[in-house]
Amino acid sequence: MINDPSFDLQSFLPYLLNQAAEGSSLEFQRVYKERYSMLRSEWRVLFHLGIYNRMSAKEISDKSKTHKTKVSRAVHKMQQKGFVRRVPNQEDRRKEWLELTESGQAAYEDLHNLAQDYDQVIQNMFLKQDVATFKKMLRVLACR
Amino acid sequence: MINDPSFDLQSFLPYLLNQAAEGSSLEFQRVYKERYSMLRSEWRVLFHLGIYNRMSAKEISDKSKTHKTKVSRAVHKMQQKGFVRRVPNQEDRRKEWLELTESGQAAYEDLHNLAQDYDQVIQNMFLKQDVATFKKMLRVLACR
DNA sequence: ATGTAACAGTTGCAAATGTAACTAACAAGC
DNA sequence: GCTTGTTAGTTACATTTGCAACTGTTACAT
Repeated sequence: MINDPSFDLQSFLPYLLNQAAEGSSLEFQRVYKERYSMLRSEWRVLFHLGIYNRMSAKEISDKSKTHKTKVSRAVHKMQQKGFVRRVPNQEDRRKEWLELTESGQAAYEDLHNLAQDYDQVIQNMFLKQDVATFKKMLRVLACR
Repeated sequence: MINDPSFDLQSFLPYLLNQAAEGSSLEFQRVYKERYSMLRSEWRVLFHLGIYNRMSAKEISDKSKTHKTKVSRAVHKMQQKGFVRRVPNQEDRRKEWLELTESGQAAYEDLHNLAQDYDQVIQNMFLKQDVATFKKMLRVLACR
């Protein structure tokens, strides 16, 4: 098994996927880190609330497959920074509604535009039909 | 921008890639964690040494795009566990050669087989030609 | 040869994370 | 009513990480 050429680490999908995920998010990560000093988990909260517009922590946790403690801490930080506001839920007082504040909305819109541009840059590196297949496969792997 | 349907988080490639990477490595991660109590960084060291068969920490760090401190600590742990051995490098005493011990080889071969099987399971979920394109695209993205 | 810069690798410390235990609110059975 | 179980969310603690500063070694210009 010396200098085994039959198994290339670069062909092992979980590894390759991780490398690609790291590579592709590096640039965008730098933006939200330097511009708003957000972590990845905080960025996720921002985008979920920006898109879906009022969620409980549990809903964000489920949708993003992030552990609830990670979401809890991210929400707390985002609240401190003035990006997120908590709204009591009358129907079930365990569930707390989360919303973006105005500056949260502003940050979301800013990063949202950047994300779209960035996504376009990535997609333009490939053929349109390949991108479609690519995304389909990623979605299958994501729900596993 | 209320309830914005024009931008789906599930279509944003860096996010989608991360979800897919998490999803696809979860199962395999559980194996090396439970069977050898290795972290991801330790697993990477094991596989690099298993495949390339004598590397310096710097080489592992470059090839896997992992920060040198992460590699350093992973190597230290693997040495403690008896999987990795350090060999002095006479030509340049800054660079230390790293090798797998016998039990390191055994662990590598075990996990190597599992990885191949696991990879096959994933690939069988898709068409052969799609997998080829998929990997090609991932490699492009992995190198930013 | 000597000073300076570059490099490989480690360590200290602060921040981030995972796990489990916890609080508080609901829900169902009796 | 009460008891038991479940759920949403937080907190405490140990582990892991990222960053910067550090040691020791080589390279290279003068």
